Amino acid sequence: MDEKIEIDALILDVDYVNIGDKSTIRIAATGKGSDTAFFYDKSFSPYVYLIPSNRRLDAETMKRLDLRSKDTRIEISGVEEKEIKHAGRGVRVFKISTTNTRYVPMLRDSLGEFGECYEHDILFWKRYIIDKGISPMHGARITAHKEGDVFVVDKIEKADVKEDLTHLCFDIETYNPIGAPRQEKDPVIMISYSCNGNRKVLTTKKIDREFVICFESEKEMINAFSEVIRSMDVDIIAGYNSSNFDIPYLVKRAEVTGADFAIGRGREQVKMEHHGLVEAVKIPGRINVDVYNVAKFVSVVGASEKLIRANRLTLSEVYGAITGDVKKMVDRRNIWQLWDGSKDDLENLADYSLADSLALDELYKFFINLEIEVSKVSGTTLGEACVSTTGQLVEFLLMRYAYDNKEIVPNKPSDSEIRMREANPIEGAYVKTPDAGVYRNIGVFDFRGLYPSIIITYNIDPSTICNDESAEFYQSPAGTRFLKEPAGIIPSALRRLTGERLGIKKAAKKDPDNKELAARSQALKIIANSFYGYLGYARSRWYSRDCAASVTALGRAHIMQTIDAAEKAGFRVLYSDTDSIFLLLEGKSKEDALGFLKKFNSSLPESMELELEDFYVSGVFVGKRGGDSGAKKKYALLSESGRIKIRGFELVRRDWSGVARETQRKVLEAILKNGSKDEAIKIVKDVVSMLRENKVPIGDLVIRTQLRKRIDSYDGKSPELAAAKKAIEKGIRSKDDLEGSTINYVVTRSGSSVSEKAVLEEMADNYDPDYYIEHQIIPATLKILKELGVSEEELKGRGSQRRL
DNA sequence: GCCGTAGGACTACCA
DNA sequence: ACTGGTAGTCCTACGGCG
Repeated sequence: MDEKIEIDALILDVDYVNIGDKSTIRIAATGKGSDTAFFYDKSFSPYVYLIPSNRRLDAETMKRLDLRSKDTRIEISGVEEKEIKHAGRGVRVFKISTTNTRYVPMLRDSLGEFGECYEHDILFWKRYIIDKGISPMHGARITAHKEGDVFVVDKIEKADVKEDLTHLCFDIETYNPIGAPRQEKDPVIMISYSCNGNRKVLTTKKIDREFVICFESEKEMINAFSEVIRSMDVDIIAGYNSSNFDIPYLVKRAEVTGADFAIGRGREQVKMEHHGLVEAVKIPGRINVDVYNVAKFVSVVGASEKLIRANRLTLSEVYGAITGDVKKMVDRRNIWQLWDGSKDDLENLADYSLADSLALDELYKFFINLEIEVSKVSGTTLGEACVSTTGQLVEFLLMRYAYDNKEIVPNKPSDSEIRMREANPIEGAYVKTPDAGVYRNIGVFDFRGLYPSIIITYNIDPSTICNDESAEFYQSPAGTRFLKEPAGIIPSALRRLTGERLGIKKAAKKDPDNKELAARSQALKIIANSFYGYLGYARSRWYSRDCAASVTALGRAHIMQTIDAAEKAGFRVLYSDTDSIFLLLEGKSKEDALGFLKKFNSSLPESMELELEDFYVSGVFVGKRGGDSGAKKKYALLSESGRIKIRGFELVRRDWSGVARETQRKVLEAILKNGSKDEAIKIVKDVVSMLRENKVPIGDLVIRTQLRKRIDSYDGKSPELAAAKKAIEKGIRSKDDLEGSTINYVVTRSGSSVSEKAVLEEMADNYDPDYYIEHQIIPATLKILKELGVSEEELKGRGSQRRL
C-alpha cells in the first residue's frame, strides 16, 4: 500500500536521473526524525520559451510539428500559450515542454525558424527550484509516497527549516619522493578526518598515537574512509583544495588499488564537473565544500572589512589570519622522508596530518555560516553557492525574481556580443587628486552602498529605460531616462535586500554575538554590492551599458555635489574616491563637521545617506613618483584610538619585499604618531646600513609576484618570470607547479638586469644591497619623507656616492 | 656604446 | 569570468650625444 509521508527538510542537493526517456528530478533532503533520502519528482518537465516571429502561429500547430535534430525526433510533451513580460512589455510566448533534457538544446536549434528561443540554457535542477519557489537552504515541506523502494514527491513547497548538518573535514597525505604527487604511482599514506568530535588518522604503518588506525593496505584504508562517511551519514564533506587535489586523488587511487570510494548516498560515485573556471566535485546526496574556494571568494569579495587578510591562501596562512595561532607545519616536500624515517618522524607526520584536519575544521566553522547565508540569499544549494562567482549568484537571484514577476529571462550574449561589450567600457568613478602633505585633524565621510542606493533611487533597470516624453522619468547625467514606475526587477530585488539588511543590523545590535545574523548581513552586503558590476559585466544576461553608465554618472554627480557642499560649508576637501570625502577640519570642530553632515543629509533622497566613517588625528598623502601631483589611492590615517589605516602604500602590496614594507610602516608610524622627522630618517638609515653590511635575512628580501598567465604566453621579460624559468631549467620546480602560482624571488648580485639577478627564494644564497636600497627602501620611504623636506642624500648617508 | 625617456606589459591595489 | 581608476615596476625601443 501507499505509504504517505510529509517532512520539513533542508535540501542538500537537486539533480536529475533519466528514468526511461524521462528526465526526473531527484532531491536529496534531510529532515527531522528521518534519514536523509532521495525524493523523485516525476511531474516536472524541461521546457523552453519561444517568442514566435509569426503571429498566426498557434499552440495546436506547434504541438503537431515534427521537429528533428539530425536523426532524432524531438519529443514535445506540451505546448502552452502564455503572456509574459519581455524588455518592459507584454509578449505572447509558447512554453514548449519536452521529456528529456537532451532535447532542450535541439529544441533551441530547430525552433530558430519560428522565432526566438528563451530560457533554454537554464539547468534543469535550477529550473525546478525556481519554478517551485524553493530555496534549498531555507528548506521545503515535502509530501511524498513510496513506490517500491523510492519516495515520489506529491507536493513540494517552501518552508523555513532549522536542521543541523553533519560535516566531516579531511585531509590526505601522499608519498611522493620525486616532485609533485602522481596519481597513478604515488600512494595515499594517510587520511585524517574530524567529524562530530571523532578525530582519526587512517594510515598503513603502525604509529604510536591513540588517534591512529593502521590498515594492511592503501585499499583497505580507502575502504575504511568511505565507510566512515557512510556510517556517520555525513551531509557535508569539507577539504582544502580538495576539489582539485584530495578527492580526484582518492578517486584515482581507488581505481588503481581496487578500493571502494563510492561515497555518495546509495553508494553512488563522485562526479567531477567544470563550473566556470573552477572544478566542482559532486558527491550525490551530500555537499562538497572546498574551503579553499570559500576563502578565495571571501578574500576577493569581502576583503575591505575585517573578514580575512592573508598574503597567500594556504591552509596555514588562512588559519593564522583567522585564529592568530600558528599551525603545526611540515614542508610538503619532506613528507616522504618522515614516512621513511624514525618512530618520531612517523608520529610527527601523524600529528601534522591530524592538525591539518583540525585547522580545517576551524576554518570551516568560520566560513560556513556566511556560505549558508549566501545560499539562502541567492536561493541556491550550498554546494552551488560554494563554487559560484558573485556574478552567478546575482544572476540566479535575478532569474528567480524574473520568474516570480512573470518576466522572461534574457539570453546570454553571443561571443561577438561579449567582445563588443568588452571593447566599449563605461566611464567609472571620480577620484580627486590630493595635495601631498601631512595633515592634522581629518574627518572622513562616506556613502554606504552608494551604487545600490542609486539603482533603487533612480529605478535603474534595463526594462525601465524610456524615451517617452509623456511618462514620469528620472534622467541620469549620461542622458538616459528611467521610468519612475513600475519598479524594475533589479531595483526591487535590491530594495528587498537592503531592507532586509537594515532589519538584520537592528536585530544584530540587540544580539551582537549572533553569528548567524552577522553572516546574513555580510551575505546581503556582498550580493547587493555586486549588482552594479553585473549590469556592466560583458557576459551578463541583464547587461545594459546605459544602466551601468548611468549608475557611475549619478555616483560622480552625487560625490561632486557633496564636495561642493562641504567646500561651501567652509571645509577643505583633501581627497575623495568614488563614495568618500576627506575633510580637513583646520579651525573647525568635530561638531561643525557633524552639523554639516546632518544638514547635507536632509537634502538627499531618502534612500541615500552620507555617514561618518571616522575622525583622524593625522594623515599623510604622498606625491606621485614621476610628477608633482599627489598620488591617488594612497594614504595613511591615524585614528584617535591609535589605529593606523593604510591604503595603497607599498606596505600593503605583497609584491614588495618585507624590508621595504616594514621600513615604510615604521616611517609612517613615526610621522603619524610622533611627528618625528629625525626618528624616521634614523629608521631608514639603519636599514640601509644593515643592507650594506649584509645583515638582513634573505627571508625579508623576498618579493612575491604571481604569474597570472601561462609561462610561454608572456611577451616580455620580468624578474618573476626569469626566476621561474631558471628554476625550471635547473629542474628544481616544474612548469605546472609554477604557472598561476606566486613566485617568491630574491634579487642577487649576479647579472646586470633585475631579471638576470632574480632567483627563487630557495635558490638564493646572496642578495644585492644596491638593488634593495635603490629600488625598494628609498622609493618606499623617500616619497613620504619628501613631505617633510628630506632629500635623497640625507637618507642614504655616507657611502652613497660610491659610483663616483 | 651610454644616457634618459616614452610607452607597453604586467601586477596589485582602491572603491 | 562583477566594474573602472590608479600607481608603479621592469623592459624595450628610440633619439641624442660623441
